[in-house]
Amino acid sequence: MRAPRITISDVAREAKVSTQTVSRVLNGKGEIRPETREHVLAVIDRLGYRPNALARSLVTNRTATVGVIVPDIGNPFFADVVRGAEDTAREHGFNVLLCNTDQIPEREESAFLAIEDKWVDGIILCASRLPDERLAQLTRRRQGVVLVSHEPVEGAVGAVRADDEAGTMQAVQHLLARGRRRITFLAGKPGGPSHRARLRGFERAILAAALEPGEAQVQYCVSNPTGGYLAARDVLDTRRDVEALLCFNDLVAIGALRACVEAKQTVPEDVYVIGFDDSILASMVQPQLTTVRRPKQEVGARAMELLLDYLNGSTGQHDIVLPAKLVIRASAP
Amino acid sequence: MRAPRITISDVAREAKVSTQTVSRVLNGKGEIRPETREHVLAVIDRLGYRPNALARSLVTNRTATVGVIVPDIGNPFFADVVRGAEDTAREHGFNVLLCNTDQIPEREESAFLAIEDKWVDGIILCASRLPDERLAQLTRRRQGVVLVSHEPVEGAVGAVRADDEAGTMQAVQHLLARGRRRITFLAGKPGGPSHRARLRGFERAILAAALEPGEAQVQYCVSNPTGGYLAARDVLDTRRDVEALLCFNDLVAIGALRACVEAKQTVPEDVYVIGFDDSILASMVQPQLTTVRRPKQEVGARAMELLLDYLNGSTGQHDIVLPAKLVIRASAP
DNA sequence: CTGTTAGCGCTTTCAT
DNA sequence: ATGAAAGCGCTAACAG
Repeated sequence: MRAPRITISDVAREAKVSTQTVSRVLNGKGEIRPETREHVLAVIDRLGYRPNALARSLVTNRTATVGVIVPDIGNPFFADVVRGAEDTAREHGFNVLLCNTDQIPEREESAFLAIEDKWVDGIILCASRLPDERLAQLTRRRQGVVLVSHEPVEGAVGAVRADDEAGTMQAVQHLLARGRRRITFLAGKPGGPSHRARLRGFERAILAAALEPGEAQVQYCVSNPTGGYLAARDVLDTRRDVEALLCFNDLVAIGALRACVEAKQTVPEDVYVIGFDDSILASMVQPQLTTVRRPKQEVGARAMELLLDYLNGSTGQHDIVLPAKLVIRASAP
Repeated sequence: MRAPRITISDVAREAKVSTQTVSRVLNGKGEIRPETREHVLAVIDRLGYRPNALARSLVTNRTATVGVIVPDIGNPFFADVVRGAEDTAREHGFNVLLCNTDQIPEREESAFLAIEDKWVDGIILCASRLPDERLAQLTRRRQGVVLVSHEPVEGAVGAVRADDEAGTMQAVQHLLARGRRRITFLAGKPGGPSHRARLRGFERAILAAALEPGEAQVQYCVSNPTGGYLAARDVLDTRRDVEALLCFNDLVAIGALRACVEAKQTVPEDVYVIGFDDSILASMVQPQLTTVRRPKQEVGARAMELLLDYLNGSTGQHDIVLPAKLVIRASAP
């Protein structure tokens, strides 16, 4: 069915050398007489030979492939993370095996196992919702795991994430500096590490500012436009004097924007709205979103670098926290 | 470095059977005495054995992995296509190897080769910009290639695309039905197959309507918001009576929207604006975009199905054209 | 029903 | 500097 591919023995026979010599030429290992080398190279070229990575991997135990597990590649944030990771991988001759889990724990586990079976050299696991001890079990058994948007756990090579806590604090401080004290944090769905970090940032900033009780509130919501819309509608309804909506991410913020329009609240005059991520959406909605930028591609790239360093023998755990930065636009000037 | 994994011989020894028997249990091939089967299964479970897919692939010539090559996973359209493809792959026990090419022909080729070296069972190539004859060379040599957003070429299993031509015609007809005859098509960057299809649709619809000469115009532009902005600004500047901007995709449309605001042209009163894709952005901008919806996830899913069918022995070339549909929103009611 | 033998394509010894 | 032999972990083909 498939055209039979040329093997190393075909090349060896044709070049009248042993497969060993061909292998050496291929890998640049051991001394080879230049003429032999040239000759073999010529035959390889003429036959259009390409080594079978599978066979090689079977003996070297290396596949030059990294598994990347994300909740949903359709989410622009993760798409950018994956893009950053794949770029770095490609530069180093590695490939990326991609899995979506929708943050369903069972799917995270099965993706992990499926990917492991293919003998990837490492795994980048994004925004995992697995319980910490389960995660530690996996990373202890399976070397070469890097976490993204998650705190480091025992056994992992390390973790890469944006400084969600500081980013959220910046956003709150900006609101306070503009005199907006009656703030509701539309905090997304609880449970994940980045959720915890942002909540922590919110609370710290509020505490530091010594607000009156009741001025700052937290409301959970589903982390998409509809969730943001519903939550914001509820807030606008029950808390007529709210001055700012701080949102878990840009998607939530966009829903909130819509709720404001409906409730005849002008943004930013009546209500400030702030998002999170600075996704492609943020600068495209009207009014343009003030939002906390996370260095998305860089997160992916750094995670891949961490992994490749590890594969090259570097040791020790690494916890890389990339700065998040408030980008001020029209929705909260 | 890596914990030595358990092999099939470990299981065989422990269960006091041959590796063959274990293999049969694993693959459900051949008759096995139920008790033996149970026993082997128990040992497998106790040892936590997982078969090495690499070794298996080396002999079966199958990897249960499909390569997917896209211009840029950061583009929401391709992210959705990949998501659809990966979902289908997962349902069938397949994995996805992902590559970004930025539509640079050399990168397309090297991705193709790199992926081939890993012995993927097939390749899904999206929106290729390779010349047709080069593409045909690749697909002739390499079985199991499915094209996305491209016409079928010789040697390929088939192609899956949205009906860009009909979609564009719908959009034009909608404009004409609303009495908008002075239309400029911001046609994106020429060269790709979907570009050609949309242009064809535009021309056909215009021809059928027997417009006055000069009423319909075409202007090329870079296919992103900035490109759309610049092109629209130019049009608005030089053609004050333009009644509608038909855009190559939603990104271009968003740029056009901005240009309209700047030029003090109200959308849709003064100028109608129509996008293409119905990406996540379309319903999030103000005014919400009328746009031609392409079934993104379905495109990916159908492409993967085509490939899996082929791998299961189905033959013949397939050209799947999925309907594109105008979604009417505020920017062109 | 189950075991034995061979071999997938490559690299790693160990010779020469 | 090059070759021969062995083996990575698994399954296909043939025995029994």
